Amino acid sequence: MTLKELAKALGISPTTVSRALNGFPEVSEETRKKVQAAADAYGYRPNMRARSLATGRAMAIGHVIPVSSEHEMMNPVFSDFISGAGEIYAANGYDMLISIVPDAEQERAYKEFRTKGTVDGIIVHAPRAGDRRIHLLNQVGLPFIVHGRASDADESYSWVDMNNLRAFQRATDFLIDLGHRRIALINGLEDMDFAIRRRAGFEASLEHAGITPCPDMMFSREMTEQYGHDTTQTLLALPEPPTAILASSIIPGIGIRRALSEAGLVLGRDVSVIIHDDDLSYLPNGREEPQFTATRASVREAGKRAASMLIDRIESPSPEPRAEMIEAELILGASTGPAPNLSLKTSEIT
Amino acid sequence: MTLKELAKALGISPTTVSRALNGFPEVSEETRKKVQAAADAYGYRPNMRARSLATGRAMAIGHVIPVSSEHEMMNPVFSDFISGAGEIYAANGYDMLISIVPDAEQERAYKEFRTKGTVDGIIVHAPRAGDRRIHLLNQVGLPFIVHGRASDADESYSWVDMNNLRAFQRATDFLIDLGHRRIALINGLEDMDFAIRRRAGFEASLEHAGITPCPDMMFSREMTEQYGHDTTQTLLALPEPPTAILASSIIPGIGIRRALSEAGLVLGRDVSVIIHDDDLSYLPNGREEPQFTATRASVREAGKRAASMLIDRIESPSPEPRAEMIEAELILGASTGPAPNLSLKTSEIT
DNA sequence: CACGCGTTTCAAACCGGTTTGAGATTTTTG
DNA sequence: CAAAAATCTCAAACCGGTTTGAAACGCGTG
Repeated sequence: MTLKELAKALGISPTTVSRALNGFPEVSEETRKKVQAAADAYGYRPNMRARSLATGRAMAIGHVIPVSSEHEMMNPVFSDFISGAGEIYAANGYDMLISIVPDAEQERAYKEFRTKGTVDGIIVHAPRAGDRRIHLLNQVGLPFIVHGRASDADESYSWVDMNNLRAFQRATDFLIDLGHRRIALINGLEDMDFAIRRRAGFEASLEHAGITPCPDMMFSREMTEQYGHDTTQTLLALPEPPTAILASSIIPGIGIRRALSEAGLVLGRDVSVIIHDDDLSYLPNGREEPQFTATRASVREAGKRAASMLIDRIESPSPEPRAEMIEAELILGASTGPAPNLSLKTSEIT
Repeated sequence: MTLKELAKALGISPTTVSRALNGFPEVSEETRKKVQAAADAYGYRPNMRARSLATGRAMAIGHVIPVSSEHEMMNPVFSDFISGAGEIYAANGYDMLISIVPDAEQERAYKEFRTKGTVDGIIVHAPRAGDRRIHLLNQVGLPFIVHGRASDADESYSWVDMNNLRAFQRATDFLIDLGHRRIALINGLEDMDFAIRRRAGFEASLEHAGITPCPDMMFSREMTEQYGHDTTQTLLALPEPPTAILASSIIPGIGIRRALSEAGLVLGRDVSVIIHDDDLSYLPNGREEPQFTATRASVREAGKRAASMLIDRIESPSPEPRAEMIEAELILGASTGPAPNLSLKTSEIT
């Protein structure tokens, strides 16, 4: 059923049908009702291809997932982010287009997005330090929102980010307050912007407390369970092992827990652990009784915010970029406690 | 830059330009070269909206992710599946459209896909027992592939599935061969087709060995870490706790491991565990030294197969459906060993 | 009754490609 | 060398909507 057929069936012109269905004021209430009823009866749906060709709007938003040749791991955070974003898109009539683009072809991919006209805007995932994509997209002239930031990009752009620096600074402060002095950082890949900021927060807190960050206790790799496990083994073998560990995600956190229990150590007593919790739906840290003490910020919520912001920019374009910072909350779980030597003192007192 | 502008710049007709770029035989090699060079120089890309309006092909494939109101968890398997599928799409010039559709709106969503013309085919995720969607899509007449099967659908359709029954039967056989008699099953939600088949395989193996499946040792819930942990605690508190556990995914497997270590039990000695490993990129079970003994089948590979199959059906339609079964391999890890009483005997011998 | 005004409807152009059917040109053949 | 066949190119129609500019209509007013 096309619009023209519908018009013929009703005995009126396609113009009037189009206007009636799209709520234009110059059509009488009476005919609008008639047209709407007929459209419902025939189950008429406008063909999006034709409509978007005519209007110039694709009613779709693109997500570009960069995949580097060496680390072809899927970002574990991705599925929850798009589930949040997808909810907003659905509510506003947008489709979601996902492109998995090898690093080498990023440039081509973005330019094509523009000329192919398949999307009205783009969400940029996993920005790196000094990401070229932001420059590229500003040139291309397609509205976009970055999930995260690109540390040393001097151009302006819109973004939604979690306050990585602050979250890791607070977590480190908290461990220091508990008496910990030797604290290890199990971070993500440090060419990723978020990892750089997390490390900066960690170091800032240590330095503020007069502790010199020790390079032997800072790690930067793809965030797997194995990585958390093996790194913890390495740490425990040090002459002076750390009394606390800060981990960039719950996934290495699980590996840390495994290594500790293999070594016969008790999590939260012998070694304290704080993780960053993205509140992934398939790996919940626990609502009532969190397993790990954590800095928590829902990545699904970030998806929602980014999506709303992008739709906003598409529907009412404005030159000045917008930004939104999400603060993580510190959640107390069973994985932290006073530093071992202090706890000794406490037990002497009681 | 539109095709018409390009044609004008070259001084030839749009027809010829279109044919030259699309490799039609009725244009001379000489003009083709000239046109191609000019297109490259100007960076011309055909507008997909216009093209697909004219050709009737959207060059896009839709993935419908059902999200039920109660369990709004994102399927952890999803991101790896689409990463596999996305690779195939990119290689064949297709885009990937993702719709997150609440259970209640499935019907509307599929019908709209047809009339809106945004996709050429659909991949159906997470089929339930007797899923209505298959009937619906057969009616709608859009090519589709199901990832999994719908147990009691009497209609024919194309699918790609892992041999869930066989995998779980083999895993159970293996445990029985090791001397285990009391084996627990920590399964996914049993309105999902895959969980039904896994349970069937489990029960078939037990019955074949003359063991009556015990309902107290079979669980069916959303596959979280917490679920694995809590269920294991429950199992250990039984008067006769199981000596082996079969788990539907690595995620509850991690929870099982945690509960065992909390109880002071050694994985693979006191209690044996076999998981099903979807080979998720962000939760690898380990290639050289698998943590868990597992039935392994890459869900990314399933994504690739489903995508190729769908593109095939779109480009050369045929009435008879196709199907592809993926066999899981049994991987030996450190999480299994002889049943405790047997191992006692063995130690007496040595 | 002629006129002006606001309301409602419509034919035609347009979005940017593909495709048909015919015309122009070149090559082959009798 | 003329006729037939093969090769190349093009104008125009089409895909299914939206949008422009004009026409038709109803109504109150001078």
